[in-house]
Amino acid sequence: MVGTDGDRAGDVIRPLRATVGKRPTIEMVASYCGVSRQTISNAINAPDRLRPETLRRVLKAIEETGYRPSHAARSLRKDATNVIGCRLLPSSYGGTGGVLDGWFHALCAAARSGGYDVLTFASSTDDEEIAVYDDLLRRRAVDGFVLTNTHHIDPRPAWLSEHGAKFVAFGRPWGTRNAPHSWVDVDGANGTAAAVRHLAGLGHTRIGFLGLAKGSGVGDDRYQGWASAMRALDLPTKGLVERAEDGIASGRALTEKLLEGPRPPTGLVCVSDSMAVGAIRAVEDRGWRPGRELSIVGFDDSPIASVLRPSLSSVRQPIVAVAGELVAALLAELSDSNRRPSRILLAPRLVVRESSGAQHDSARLVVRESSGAQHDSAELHRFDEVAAPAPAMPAPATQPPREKVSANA
Amino acid sequence: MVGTDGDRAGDVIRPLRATVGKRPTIEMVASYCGVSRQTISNAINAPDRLRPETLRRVLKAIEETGYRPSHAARSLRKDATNVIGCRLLPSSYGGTGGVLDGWFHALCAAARSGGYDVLTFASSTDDEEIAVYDDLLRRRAVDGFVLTNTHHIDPRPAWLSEHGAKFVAFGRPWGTRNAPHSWVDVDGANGTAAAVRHLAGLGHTRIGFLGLAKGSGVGDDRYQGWASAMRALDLPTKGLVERAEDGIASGRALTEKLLEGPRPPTGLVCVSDSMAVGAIRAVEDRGWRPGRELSIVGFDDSPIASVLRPSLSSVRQPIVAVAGELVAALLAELSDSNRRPSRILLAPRLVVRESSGAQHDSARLVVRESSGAQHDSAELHRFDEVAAPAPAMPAPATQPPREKVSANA
DNA sequence: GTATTGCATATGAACGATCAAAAGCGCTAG
DNA sequence: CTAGCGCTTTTGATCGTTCATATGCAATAC
Repeated sequence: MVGTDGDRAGDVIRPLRATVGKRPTIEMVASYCGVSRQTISNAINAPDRLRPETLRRVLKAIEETGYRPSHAARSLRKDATNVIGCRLLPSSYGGTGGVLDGWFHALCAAARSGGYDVLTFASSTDDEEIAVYDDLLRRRAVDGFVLTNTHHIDPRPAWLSEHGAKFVAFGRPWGTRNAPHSWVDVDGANGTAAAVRHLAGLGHTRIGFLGLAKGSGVGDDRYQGWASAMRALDLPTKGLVERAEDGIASGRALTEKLLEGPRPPTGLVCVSDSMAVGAIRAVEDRGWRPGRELSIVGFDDSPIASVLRPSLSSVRQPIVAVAGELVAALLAELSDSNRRPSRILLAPRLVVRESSGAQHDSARLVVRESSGAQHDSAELHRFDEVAAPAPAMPAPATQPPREKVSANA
Repeated sequence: MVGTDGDRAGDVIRPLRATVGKRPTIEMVASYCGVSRQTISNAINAPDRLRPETLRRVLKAIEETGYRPSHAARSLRKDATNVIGCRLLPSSYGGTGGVLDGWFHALCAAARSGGYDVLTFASSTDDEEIAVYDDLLRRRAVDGFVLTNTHHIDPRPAWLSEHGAKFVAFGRPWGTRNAPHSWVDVDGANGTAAAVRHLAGLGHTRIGFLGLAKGSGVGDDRYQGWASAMRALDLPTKGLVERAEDGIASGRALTEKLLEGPRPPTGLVCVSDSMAVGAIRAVEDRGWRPGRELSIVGFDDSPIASVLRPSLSSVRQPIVAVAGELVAALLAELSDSNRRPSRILLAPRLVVRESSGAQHDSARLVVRESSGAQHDSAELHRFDEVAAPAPAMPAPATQPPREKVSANA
């Protein structure tokens, strides 16, 4: 309190420099404007407890001193860090580079606007990643995690659950049915189905699929979309599917194989842009032109898609919306401990370019929802655990969603 | 101390569950192995103060309880967070995507192995970025920063210096001579010079340059390398330079312009891969083939370089080494407050592919240092501030470095 | 035998915030 | 006039470390 003379509650503002040292603490601000610690704290955390007049004075003092609560002190007391941990994606992700740094950017932005920071780390294997989780949890350096790149036999969700960590995953819990954690994912089946419909709309009837080896989750999902769309359109599927590991080389080889078959496809949906690039190679090897003798659609809309010549039609994931939903889900989980996990599936959007052979005018045909936000429009499906029993296979790719809400751009 | 019976100093190990709650604190570990707080702390921070026997016992207890010091408590007490702040690069960086996520990955790895974590944030403008710096500093959430993407009139270094923040920059302080902070950069002039020598070695005498508008720092540096190498080889430079903003479209237009000139180049060094892609387009527009009628070299070795057809020769930056040096410099600065700033320049490496028209066999010709580490070899120049007076222009691109040390792969 | 030294370990205080509870104070009720 | 209530503000305790200093104890010195 440091009682000075003339303590009229009015405007006892002491000289700033005298009271405030290098970086102000709550105590300094308090004495600076003649109130107690707790009043400053309340002005920040529970403004409604202050008399309007006091609040005004305190906020002014905070403004003038540039005070911000110490991260360490606050974390220590509240046992919450307001920091989210997230593994940086391996640079090779997607094979064709850089699909997801836009996502990461959006993630950081969303976190920050929710009052959180993002702590980033690198790891190459699941075990290494778990070791980092362990470290960060033990040191109480983060409140929760955002998982990326979930895959088939993924030890991470189980480990985190067992250790009582809060987290949300980008990617469905492939293989495990009805996992108890929140996730956000892109409806790959929807994307490949859109690709099929696009090609069929251009007159193709023999539409092939270049996929990943079975059991890859993402690959199976995207395959399902192709298969069900083909079925829905009464198109033949036999002899039109090839699978291998991701990559340009394998895309080329598989396309070769399809084209040498008895009744080769005239359209081709690929599980990734890498595969699609391989397909383009194979077509060019024959002296053909992509979009003419074989129409090709990729997946991911990686940076190369628009740079290639011919440019590559590709299914774009609504990465910004995904990031926003992830942060929203995690923050919800952090604030309300035992709420129902949220499962959110966002629809991707087909970007039509040259490789699918659409006329310039029909490029507007895209998917019908494309009229929305210019940058990152997406349909949103929320899976309500109670209303909809857990699907038999990973996710109800072809079934209509329960709810449909328009996503925030 | 909780004095129990039979307090022989020997092995008074109490049942783990009884003593240790959810996440163990230092106090729990202490009582668990029958010593005081401070002894545990010492075992971690100053092991030499303990009797070997005690140390062993304590370490065992730490191991068994899985104890790790609370990040918040430690930061609060030590007034140091062991966290580095770094802005996530804009996703559009480099125009052709994803050059730098490998760098970021390496940065995180290096930081972690030095006992630090990386806090990531997104920002679109310099002012926005400074606002985040301000926030993080006020909250004492980070110990220092790694700056990226330094550019011509860059308010960030000055702001950070004025506010007494520790930081290192990836990129020279363009425009400001002899800035007082540490930096690490890639010797772009060295890279374009290597590209010139490569093309000259293939027999080219008219080698053009596609650059950025003057004053862009990076662009000027790379231009200087081209110019000085041309001079050194006694090759003509007149009418061989075009400049504009970065991008595929402008690369295409500029190349067009050069090729329509009186004595068009047969080789072309580009300031970026985007420009180079544009150049390829322009060549193809004429029905020519890159690497035949016009040999093209890009800069950055972005993911598209190897995917393009013909594949693009390009200058690769030693991003992993850069990240390592940055972390090393920052940690040094953090531990020894008023040490001389370190300025480190790393040499890039030319990756020869089809677009430069080299024979398959001569692809081994690269740069002579290329025999080093397979992933990320780099020459390292350390500029000793005392010995070498600050260069007149940004950096002594063509002058021989003072010291030369082989970089850690 | 007591003082001196040195080493190993223990104790009190502090870092800067928030939580829980107490205190001041103006008003109304009994 | 005093008690009780409601609202605003203050005080004491606490989070989990590390720093600075104190204590215990054995070996050596005087």
